[in-house]
Amino acid sequence: MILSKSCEYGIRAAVYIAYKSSKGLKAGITEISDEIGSPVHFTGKILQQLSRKKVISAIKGPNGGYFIENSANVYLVDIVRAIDGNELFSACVMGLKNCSDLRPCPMHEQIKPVRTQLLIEFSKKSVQELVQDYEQNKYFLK
Amino acid sequence: MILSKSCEYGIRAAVYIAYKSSKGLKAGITEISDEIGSPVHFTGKILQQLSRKKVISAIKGPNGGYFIENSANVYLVDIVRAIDGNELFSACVMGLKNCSDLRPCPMHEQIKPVRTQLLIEFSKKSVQELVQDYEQNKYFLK
DNA sequence: ACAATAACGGATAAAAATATCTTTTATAAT
DNA sequence: ATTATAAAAGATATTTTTATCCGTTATTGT
Repeated sequence: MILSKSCEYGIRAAVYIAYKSSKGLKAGITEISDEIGSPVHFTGKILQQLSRKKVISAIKGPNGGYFIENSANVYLVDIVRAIDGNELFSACVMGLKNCSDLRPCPMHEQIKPVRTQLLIEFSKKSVQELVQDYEQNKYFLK
Repeated sequence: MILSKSCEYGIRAAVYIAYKSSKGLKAGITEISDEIGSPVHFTGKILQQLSRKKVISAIKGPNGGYFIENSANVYLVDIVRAIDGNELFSACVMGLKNCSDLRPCPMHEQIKPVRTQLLIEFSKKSVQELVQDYEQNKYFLK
């Protein structure tokens, strides 16, 4: 798996939250985990992470819940970085300490463009785009 | 991380084993884990996996150890598949059950070429090639 | 003020990955 | 045959990831 399970949940949750936000509504944890097929409390933790990192917004209390102001400005890379960190885009594929552009491992030059491409794709895909496909029933969130 | 720690160890161990084999020698677990900087017994388990899957060969007893007959015919993808399986090259990046070419998730088309490229790179790099760079001190195995 | 709501935070648990230790099995050399 | 060697196999431990539970805090509406 390229992304952790947490990160997968995070992306799917963000899409659903943004979808609700586009309708002027907030989304609650139960509703979200229900919709994306994830464990409720675990999802809560992930949403906390995203909230702290300002990827999504949260409001407590009645009529509270999660929302995303401007999903066009939230890119998948933001979610990936918030949850899985930057290792996916940077760590040596052979796990070597000293691997770098200057002293590359034998897979370095081959993997670098792949990683770059991965970063590019996650960087240019906004949550809003995912919402649009979701609204058109092009896929389910679970 | 793209690969599991087990898989990283597996690749590095294979390189060292093939390196020794190219000198007509076998490599023991202690020597291997020493050379690649991995926990001895854990490395033993990984080598067992690789041995069962015929990626490497093992002989018990005195003068025994691990070796690789023909490292030019062992590709990194063989090691990755033996240890991490095929998920890296196939599983949906959003973790969706029904994601496929026919009913793609919104990242499917973007990630597919990346995955394919990853598969290609691991498929065309043989352990022998890694050994050659290693012999020329282009990198260390830890 | 009070009650209801919903996210937050801390504690705990289960599962998977990583790591260690011990015993068994196969092989080789004496 | 006996002993030494080295991988195989099994048992256990630790760490990380994933998952659950419960009390707290902030907010809303009455």
